Amino acid sequence: MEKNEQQCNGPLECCLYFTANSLSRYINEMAEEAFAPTGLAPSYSYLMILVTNQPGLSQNELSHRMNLKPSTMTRFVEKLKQRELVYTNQEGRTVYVYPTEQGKKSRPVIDQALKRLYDKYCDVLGEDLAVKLTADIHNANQKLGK
Amino acid sequence: MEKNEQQCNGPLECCLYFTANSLSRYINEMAEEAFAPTGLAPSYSYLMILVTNQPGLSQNELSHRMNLKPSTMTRFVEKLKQRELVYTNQEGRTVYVYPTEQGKKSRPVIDQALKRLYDKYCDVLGEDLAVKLTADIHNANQKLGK
DNA sequence: TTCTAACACTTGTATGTACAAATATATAAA
DNA sequence: TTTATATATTTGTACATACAAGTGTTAGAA
Repeated sequence: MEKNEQQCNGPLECCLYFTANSLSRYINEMAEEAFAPTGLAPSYSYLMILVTNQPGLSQNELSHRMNLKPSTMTRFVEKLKQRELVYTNQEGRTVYVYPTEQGKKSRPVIDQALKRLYDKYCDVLGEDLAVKLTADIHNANQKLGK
Repeated sequence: MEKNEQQCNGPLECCLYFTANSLSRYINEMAEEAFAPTGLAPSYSYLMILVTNQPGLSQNELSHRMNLKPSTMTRFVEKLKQRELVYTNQEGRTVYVYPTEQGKKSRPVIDQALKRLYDKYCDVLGEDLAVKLTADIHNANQKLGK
């Protein structure tokens, strides 16, 4: 078998693009269920985790940490402000984001949802495999983020 | 350390939902570049691969193979019909999908794009790691698809 | 000090994907 | 045969995310 040649059964299953997107769809479905009680879409919950763990990060910093584009972060913060879970403080051209009291109070519910999601996918994949897969993907992400 | 407890540095990096979505965003970015010369978004190209490899699959079957919802498949097929890359044949309630001549001719360009994408992510991740990661994710997908 | 370029963010718009409800067909039970 | 249920698809709508272009701010070069 020549080097640099793809070997695989199906034409799709051997492509990282396809498998990664498929995984993303499966896990999103699970996450939406697990996070339903929070009243927030999963991504917004993740943003709340960052904001409550470390109040005062800039939108720019937040978008880097979540690997989202700045314009997307604007929209996310907008929505969380509407729900009065965060407030912002603009200094010069930079916008800093802080949790409101209500935002801080939302953390236990979010942490519960996080745990439910974790349990759910560990149930299907097995905990060891799930933890290892997550670490492997995280490792790949770090390389992809240069 | 208690069993069933998440151990990780960041609050996000240890969650499969977050890492999988982040990977998806990185790889989508790459794929859009790689597939630009095809004039099709990457997902549509994948559908073309299925349709040309095995003409006459039903939309239902196609949506299962790609892990997409039937309504999404309707939209995909619609778009490929507009571009005259596929045609359909409805028998009873089932819609079967076939490549047009033009659709068949598009395959080489798509295959080249596939190769470009593969080379690109192997470049960043290393081929061995990339192949292994893809296989691991595929394995997880099979479990998640029950 | 003025001009220019870089930066942080916002806004309008587009796309991929999903859900819910609707339609049309097929199968099975009464 | 009539009715009920299951199946395959479509359609309207919604949402997450991105891109391109715009606005305002800072900093460095002239």
